[in-house]
Amino acid sequence: MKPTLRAVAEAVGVSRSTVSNAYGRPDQLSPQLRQRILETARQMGYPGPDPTARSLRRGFVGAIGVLFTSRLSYAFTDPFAVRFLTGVAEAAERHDSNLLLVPLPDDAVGARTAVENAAVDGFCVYCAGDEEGILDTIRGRGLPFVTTSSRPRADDLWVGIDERAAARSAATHLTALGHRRVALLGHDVLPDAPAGPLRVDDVADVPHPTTRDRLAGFADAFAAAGVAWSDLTVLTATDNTRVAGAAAVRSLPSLPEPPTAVLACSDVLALGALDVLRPDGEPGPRVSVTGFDDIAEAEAAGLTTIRQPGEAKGRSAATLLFDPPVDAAAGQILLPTTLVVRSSSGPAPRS
Amino acid sequence: MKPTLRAVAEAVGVSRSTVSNAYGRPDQLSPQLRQRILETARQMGYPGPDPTARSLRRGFVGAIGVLFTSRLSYAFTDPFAVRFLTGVAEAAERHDSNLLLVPLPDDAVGARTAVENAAVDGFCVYCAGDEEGILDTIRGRGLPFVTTSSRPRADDLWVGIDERAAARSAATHLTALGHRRVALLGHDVLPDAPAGPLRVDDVADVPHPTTRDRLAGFADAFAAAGVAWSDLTVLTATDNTRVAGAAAVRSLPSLPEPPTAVLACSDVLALGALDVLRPDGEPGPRVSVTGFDDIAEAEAAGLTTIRQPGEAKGRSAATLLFDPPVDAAAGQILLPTTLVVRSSSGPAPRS
DNA sequence: GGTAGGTTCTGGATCGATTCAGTTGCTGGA
DNA sequence: TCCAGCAACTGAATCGATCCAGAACCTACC
Repeated sequence: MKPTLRAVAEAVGVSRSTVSNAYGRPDQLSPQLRQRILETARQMGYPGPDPTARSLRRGFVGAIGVLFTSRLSYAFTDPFAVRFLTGVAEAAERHDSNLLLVPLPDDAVGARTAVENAAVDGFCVYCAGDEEGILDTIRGRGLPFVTTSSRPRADDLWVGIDERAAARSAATHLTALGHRRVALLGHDVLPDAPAGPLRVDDVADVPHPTTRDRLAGFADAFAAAGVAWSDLTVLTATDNTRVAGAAAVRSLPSLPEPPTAVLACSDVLALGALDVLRPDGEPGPRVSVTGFDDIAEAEAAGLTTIRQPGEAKGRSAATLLFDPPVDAAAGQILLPTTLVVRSSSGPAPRS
Repeated sequence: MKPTLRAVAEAVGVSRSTVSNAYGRPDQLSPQLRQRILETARQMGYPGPDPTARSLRRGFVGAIGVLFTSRLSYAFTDPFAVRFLTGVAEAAERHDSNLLLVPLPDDAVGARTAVENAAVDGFCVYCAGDEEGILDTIRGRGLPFVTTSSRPRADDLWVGIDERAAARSAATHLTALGHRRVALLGHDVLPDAPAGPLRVDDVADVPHPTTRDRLAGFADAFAAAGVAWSDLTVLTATDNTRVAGAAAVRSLPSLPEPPTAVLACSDVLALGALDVLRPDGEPGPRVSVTGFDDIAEAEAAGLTTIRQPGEAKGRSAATLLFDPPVDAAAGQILLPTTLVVRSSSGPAPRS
């Protein structure tokens, strides 16, 4: 066993307080004694104060947690999530804080205990499925947190975009191009729905908050353009991944009246759709596809999409956590979005 | 303040042990009493046992640390690092463990304290600059660790590839294509060297272990092909990023005798080189460029490179940490690499 | 009825540090 | 000479749990 602070104190012949001070408060003892303590500690193989014990006594940990829904390893498959994480990491570094990545199991009680057991000073919540349940658990612990998803309470710290308006602008782009038969592609659209084509006329019940907001934004645009919901197809992908996106649109072309465009809720889904619907990648009037996020791959693929600032989102979130503003209004940061038009969208073919 | 376990015990009128058991060892008390305890706890707003206190007493934390050199946010800019992390995350999840990302400051003492202060049960060391110093600090804490870099001790847990042989195969590919004047591109090649062209005849002093091994592998190939070191140019990038790679090769074309090929130590550097040397992306006999890692972007860019299994590397590393093999030999895992030839490399132009 | 065995719960020690209100000893000024 | 003031150090309480040996009680079997 490694020696403890107590052992060092006894070896040197001073009190434990003094050894503790030698590490944490150099001004509280004479330089000579400090040197002597540090030297004996080294000789004894004392690795310095135990981080866990120190955290317990001090009352803070020196790490913030980042919560991801679904499996943690999935988090890294979405480049946008990685960008968010980069921003969080950047801010955490500046505050000499570590980052604890907490994977949330799919079941509610598992998620709850994961949040309860994380040794952190606060949380950045990235897109949690059971948003409210998670946030309540965090509130229960009395820890500060920042949420990125929609529908924050007035007193919550929040950073995000106007999901609905942004989604609307993407859909409006397509209706302006003449598209009337459109497929909407999201993941986690309906909890128990089988993957594949699926017609719905109500988006209020979509469990995934972000997907719900974006679908609502799409709906706004189509309503404004006079397109009936019944002309739209809602596709649900099993995951927010490229292959799931591809799988979800596979059956589209064989429909009696195939849609002329696909509005995806994320770039990875959109890229998957492109893989299937435009395997050659050539621009032109074939099926139009739009995404959401503007990840790096989107540009190379010529994907029309909604750009949102990923790193800034993460950075702002962590910064809010570290330096909570006194003014409640400053605790909610709305970031801008832009419609980026590229070659994956074009005029609808004449019918 | 949130109530503690003690407060709950007093409220219910039982001992602290019993409340503790209600959470951690349900079989140690009657279901009825357990229910009563849990219920009162809920009413009082007790969030469950404090993770820090629990860790202290139990002697383990439930998280493993991943150590990155240079700034943590850089870690995410390298897709290969992200893949490694994905693998680690996957294994960590399976063992119900969280992931603590620990950014290591550039200075030795900062790095040391970062390692000393991390509350974890073990470390995965991803490509640390001052490898030995870091590992010694970890050994000082008596924590288990897995290293991925070269030169492990015989009793260290290790997972990696044969860096030198892999690098050699990339270089041999180029010499076989007739290239004789070649630029080698790595980051962190010489600590205080200015970025830009730079001729060296000795790679043993390169500080970054991976870069050193790969350069050595390149050297092997050129020696075998009868190419003099003096015909090679060593370029050093300021970072392992695409832009740094681009910047490093910027001056190449204007050299009196420009190299016909660039051998990069990583894909991101190679892609940066391609951005400058082949901005149009067309294949052909122009400057050949090869990379290392085979990240996703490499395929799209047609980059010839060495493929190494990123997720598997991370997964194996974490698995070694969680289930250390009894047999010391099984603690060192050598993963395979492959040369993947694409359009970025071609025959050297006739001189 | 006595005792062996089992369940259910308790008390106190312990994990490894930090904190803060002192105590001690020394210097310097009136 | 006396005391204020300061620097250097100490002791005990504390952070919030878990662990383990044992106490109390009940059951059951010979």
